[in-house]
Amino acid sequence: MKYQKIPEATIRRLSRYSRCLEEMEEKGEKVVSSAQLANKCIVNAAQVRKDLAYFGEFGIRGVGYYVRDLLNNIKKILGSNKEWRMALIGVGNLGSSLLAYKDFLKQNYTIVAAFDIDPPKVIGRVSEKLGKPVEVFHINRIKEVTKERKIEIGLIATPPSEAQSVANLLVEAEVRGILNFAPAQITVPEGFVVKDVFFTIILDNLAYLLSN
Amino acid sequence: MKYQKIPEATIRRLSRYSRCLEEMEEKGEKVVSSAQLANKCIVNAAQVRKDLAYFGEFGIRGVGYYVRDLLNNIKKILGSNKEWRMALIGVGNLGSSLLAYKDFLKQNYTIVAAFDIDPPKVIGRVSEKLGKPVEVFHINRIKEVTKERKIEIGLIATPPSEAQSVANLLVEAEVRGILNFAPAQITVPEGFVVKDVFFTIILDNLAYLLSN
DNA sequence: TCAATTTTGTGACTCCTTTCACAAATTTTG
DNA sequence: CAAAATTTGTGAAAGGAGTCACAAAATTGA
Ligand SMILES: NC(=O)c1ccc[n+]([C@@H]2O[C@H](COP(=O)([O-])OP(=O)(O)OC[C@H]3O[C@@H](n4cnc5c(N)ncnc54)[C@H](O)[C@@H]3O)[C@@H](O)[C@H]2O)c1
Ligand SMILES: NC(=O)c1ccc[n+]([C@@H]2O[C@H](COP(=O)([O-])OP(=O)(O)OC[C@H]3O[C@@H](n4cnc5c(N)ncnc54)[C@H](O)[C@@H]3O)[C@@H](O)[C@H]2O)c1
Repeated sequence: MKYQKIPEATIRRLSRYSRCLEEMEEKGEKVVSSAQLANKCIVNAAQVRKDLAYFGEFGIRGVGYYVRDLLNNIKKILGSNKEWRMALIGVGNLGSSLLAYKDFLKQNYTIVAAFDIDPPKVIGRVSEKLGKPVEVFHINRIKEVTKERKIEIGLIATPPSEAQSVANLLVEAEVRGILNFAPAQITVPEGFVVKDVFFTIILDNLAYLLSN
Repeated sequence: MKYQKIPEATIRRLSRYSRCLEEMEEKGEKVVSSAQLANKCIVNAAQVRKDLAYFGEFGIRGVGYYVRDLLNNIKKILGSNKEWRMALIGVGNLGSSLLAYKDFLKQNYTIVAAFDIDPPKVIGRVSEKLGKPVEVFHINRIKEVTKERKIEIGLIATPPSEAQSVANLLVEAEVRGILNFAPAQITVPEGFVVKDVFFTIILDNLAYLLSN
C-alpha cells in the first residue's frame, strides 16, 4: 500500500460496493469473494481487488473478504463512518423533497438546518413532512447558525441565479463541502469542494444514447 | 471525421458547452473561440476542439465558431433538438418536485404522464403545482398510456424495492430510456438504456474529499 | 498584394484506468 | 501431511482520454 493518487472512479465504486455489502450483511452473508462482489456491482473482479488495494489488504487468500469487516473498512475510507451534518439552502420543490429523503437518515447524512430567503412562505412545506421537522432560518443567519450547529456540508437548492452568492455565503461560513443542484457553474476557493447534480446533463446523455 | 467510439465524458462536456452557448446566445454574442468556451466551462481549449472533431468541422480557422450555428450542431448531436416525451413513475416527494421542475420545460424534456400505485393519494401533490397539471394514472395502465402518448423516457421515483419491477413494465411498454432515481441497481435488456442519479454516491464522494 | 496575426483541426505524446495473468497465501480433501 | 483447489494481491500489458504543439486555413492591416 504505497501512496498513489486515487482515481475518482475508484471512490464512486467503493460507494457502490458499500451499498452491496450492506445488503449482504442484512441477508446474513459472512464472506464474499471479489468475483461475487464484482458480479453484483457489474464490474470486473480484478477491478474490485485493485480498488481495495489502493487502501490496504482486506482479504484472505483462498477465502475472500469478511463482509462486516470489509464494509467497516470501506466506510472508514470514504469517511461515511461518521455523521455528516448538512444544511439545506432553498426550501422550494426540490429542497423540501430533500428534507423528506429517508435514505439520508438511513445513511449517515443529516440535514440539521434549512435556510430560505422567505421562511414564512416555506414553513408549510417543512411541517407537512414526516419525522422531526427541520428548523428553517432566514438566509441572513446562515453564518451564525452553521457555526453553532457545526455544519460541514451545504446543499444548494435555490434558483441557479442565486447559486453562486449562496456558495459565497457558505465559503464565508467555512462550510467546506457543497452539493449543488442548481444548474449553474459555481466556483469556490482552494480547500473547498463542490459536487454538482445536474439532471439535465444526465438526461442529455440519455437522449444521445437513444438517438444513436 | 472518421468513425470512432465516442467517450461518454465528451457527451457530458457537449451538454455543458450547450448550456454555455445558450447563455452566450442570450447575451447576443455571435462568435466564440475554443479558448473562450473552454475558459467558461473550465476545460482545456484543445479538449473543446477534440470533442467537436469527433462529429465534424464546425469552426472557421482564424475566426472561431458561430455561436448559433455551433449550438444547433451540438443539439443535433445530442438529440436535444427534438422534444422528448417522458413519464414519471412514483409521485411521492421527489416525483412531485420533478413535475414542477421548470428546467425540464425550458429544455426540451416534457413529462406528459405520471403513474403511481395510489393515484387518489397523490393527486393533491400534482394540482398544487404550477402550470398545466399532469394527469396521474394507476400504474397498471402504464403500457396502454405510454403507447398512446408516445413516451420515450421513464423517470423512476418509486421506493428502491419497486424500481426493478417498474423498469420491467417500462421495458414491456418499449420505453427505451430510463432515468432512475431509486438507489437500486436495475438491469434491462440490450437496446434499452438506464442512467442512474444516485445522490448518496455523490455525497459519499464529497465526504471522502472532505476527510482527506 | 503580401506579411503578420489569429485560431482551427489533428498527429504524436503523456498520463491515467482497466484488464490480464500468475505467484503467493490459505483452505480443503484424500 | 501433501496435493489439489481457491482466491487474493499485483506487475505488466492494453486500452482510453487528455494535452501539446504545429501545420493549415482564414482574416487583418499596411
Ligand atoms: N424541482 C426539481 O425537481 C429540480 C430538479 C433538479 C434541479 N433543480 C434545481 O434546484 C433548484 C431549486 O428548484 P426548485 O424547483 O425547488 O425551485 P423553487 O423555486 O421551488 O425553490 C427555490 C427556493 O429557493 C429560495 N431562495 C431563492 N433565493 C434564495 C436565496 N438567495 N437564499 C436562500 N433561499 C433562496 C426560494 O424562496 C424558494 O423557496 C433550481 O436551481 C432548480 O433548477 C430542481
Ligand atoms: N426524496 C428525495 O429527495 C430523494 C432523493 C434522491 C432519491 N430519492 C429516491 O427516489 C425514490 C422516491 O423517493 P420519495 O422520497 O419521493 O419517496 P415517496 O415514498 O415519497 O414516494 C414514492 C411514491 O412511489 C409510489 N409507488 C410505490 N410503489 C409503486 C409502484 N410499484 N408503482 C408506482 N408507484 C409506486 C408511492 O405511492 C409513492 O407515491 C426513492 O427510491 C428514493 O430513495 C428520493
